[in-house]
Amino acid sequence: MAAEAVETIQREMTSFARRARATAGRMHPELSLVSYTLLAHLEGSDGCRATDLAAHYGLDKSTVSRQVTALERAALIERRVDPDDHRVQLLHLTDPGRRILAQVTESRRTAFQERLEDWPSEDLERFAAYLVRYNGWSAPED
Amino acid sequence: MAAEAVETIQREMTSFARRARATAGRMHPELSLVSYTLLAHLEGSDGCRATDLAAHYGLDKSTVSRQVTALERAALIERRVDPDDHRVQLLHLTDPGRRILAQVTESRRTAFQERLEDWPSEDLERFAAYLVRYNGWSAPED
DNA sequence: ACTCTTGGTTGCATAGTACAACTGGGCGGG
DNA sequence: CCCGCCCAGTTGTACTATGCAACCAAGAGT
Repeated sequence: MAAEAVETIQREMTSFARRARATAGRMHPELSLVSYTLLAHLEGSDGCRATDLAAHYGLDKSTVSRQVTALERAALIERRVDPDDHRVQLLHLTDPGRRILAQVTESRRTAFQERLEDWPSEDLERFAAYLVRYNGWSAPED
Repeated sequence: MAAEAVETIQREMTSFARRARATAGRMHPELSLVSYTLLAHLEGSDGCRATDLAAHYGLDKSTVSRQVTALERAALIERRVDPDDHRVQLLHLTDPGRRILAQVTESRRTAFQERLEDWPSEDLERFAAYLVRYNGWSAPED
């Protein structure tokens, strides 16, 4: 019956969330899950604003502000004042930032690949599709 | 190609982890994700020890100790000294604990059911199977 | 009995977060 | 043109969750 499957999905998602929570801080000496996410977002939309990041990820602007400060101190991003609106800071990846990001992305990719290496590609594609569906299209990059 | 699917799985799992992280604390006024997990574990193995919980979930014993203290203060669990070994505290759900746990479990179940209500049961079962496989049988309750 | 082990608590330190108050730049109506 | 209002971002404060290390107390082995 389907109720059982829902139960399983719930249990497994919870288990995954718990495990992810435990490892989120130590994924990389330089980068927590959140800072990785912010950095990765910048790769896609270079020059976006802190407020955008906050809205996009449902974080408080103060939280983003501090994360951005940390990332800037680590020289992974740069803040440039928007010439059109001096209130705004446009965030840009630096070269070291790009490098670290690529490195972390790669190590994550490897980890996932190892975990999934013996899956038939048909299953991979179906699983991927289910996850996308589960997470919902409404927030494609959330 | 399958690499793309792996990419998608990685992205979606990351997204899910981020979202879960953000809501883990506020899933219920009484119960965070961790305390819910501990409580739920006790339902399965009533009278287990704090150390077991720590080992099982990869948490520090101090963390568990504090969580247990909080759960006891909230009267959701009881600590009884093991008569055979006075160092050990056997943890037991109280009736209110069982009640709250059931309530939270139910509300979570409802949330998942709503999210999955328009999935064909065939898809639910496949998705569930994929998740189980992804999480690995080695740690069925981790 | 003395020591080693083990379950648990407590004192720090840290990360990540929210909320609220504040700062300082823009912008629009009179 | 100026004053009041809005908006981006920062900072102060508090809280939660966590780990590590030091500690305490109770068993176990010699």
